[in-house]
Amino acid sequence: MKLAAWNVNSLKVRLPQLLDWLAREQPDAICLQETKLEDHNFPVQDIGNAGYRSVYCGQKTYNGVAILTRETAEAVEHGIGGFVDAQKRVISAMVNGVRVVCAYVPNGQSLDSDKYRYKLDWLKAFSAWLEGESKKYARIAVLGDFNIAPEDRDVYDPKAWEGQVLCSPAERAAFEALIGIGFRDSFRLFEQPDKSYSWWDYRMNAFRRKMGLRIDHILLSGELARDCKSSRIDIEMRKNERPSDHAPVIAAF
DNA sequence: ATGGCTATGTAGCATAGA
Repeated sequence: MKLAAWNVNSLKVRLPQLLDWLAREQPDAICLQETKLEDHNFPVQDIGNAGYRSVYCGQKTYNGVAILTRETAEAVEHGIGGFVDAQKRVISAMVNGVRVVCAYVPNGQSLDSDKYRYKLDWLKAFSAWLEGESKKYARIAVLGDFNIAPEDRDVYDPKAWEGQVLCSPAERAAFEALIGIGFRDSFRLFEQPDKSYSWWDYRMNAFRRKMGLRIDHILLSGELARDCKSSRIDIEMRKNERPSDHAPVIAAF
């Protein structure tokens, strides 16, 4: 089974690139973040013509998540159980016997922002909920934009980013709490190239200069991690015309 | 260099991303 996640930063703009990518990579499922579409505008038809079904949960302008699958997605749930959130950031479904959780973790903006507090509260609720989900489903994967660079090697300039949003100790502790539940960071199950990142700022030629962060992740339950055969980041997508600032991440098991 | 791009909503800029 091949799973992927991609923060598209507007599905409307990125749809042609997504359809090309699906034809080329043919994942069993892809989790999308930042679709920025209300549900009545979701391109079900175009994605259907490409051989994929869609489940989605969006809003105007911001956020928005979706799971595209070759087979039918079942038992679809929106949001984090027991956590009231006006922002559309989580959608989950059963896909080929695997519980797939698609997540768009809040950015946090900066440590002194209300949004940072919201991010930490959100992660606490997410973690508590996932602990329960992982007891219900031995085969569970959590994919998406975590907005956390877990370690210094996931940051192009750890000194400059030390303590900053995406790298702060509290955020890294929240990521470690997910690992503590029993999830594995699929990317680190394998030898990887140095300077492997999944996001690069649009400004300052950051991509060309390899100034990136690895903030998009695929977490696998112990059972799925044992069977995991590969995990990678498709940085080629960042070279496209009008690219998303994020590259797709992929895991196969 | 606290900006630099990009996308959205909306009609000249404001907000947000990370």
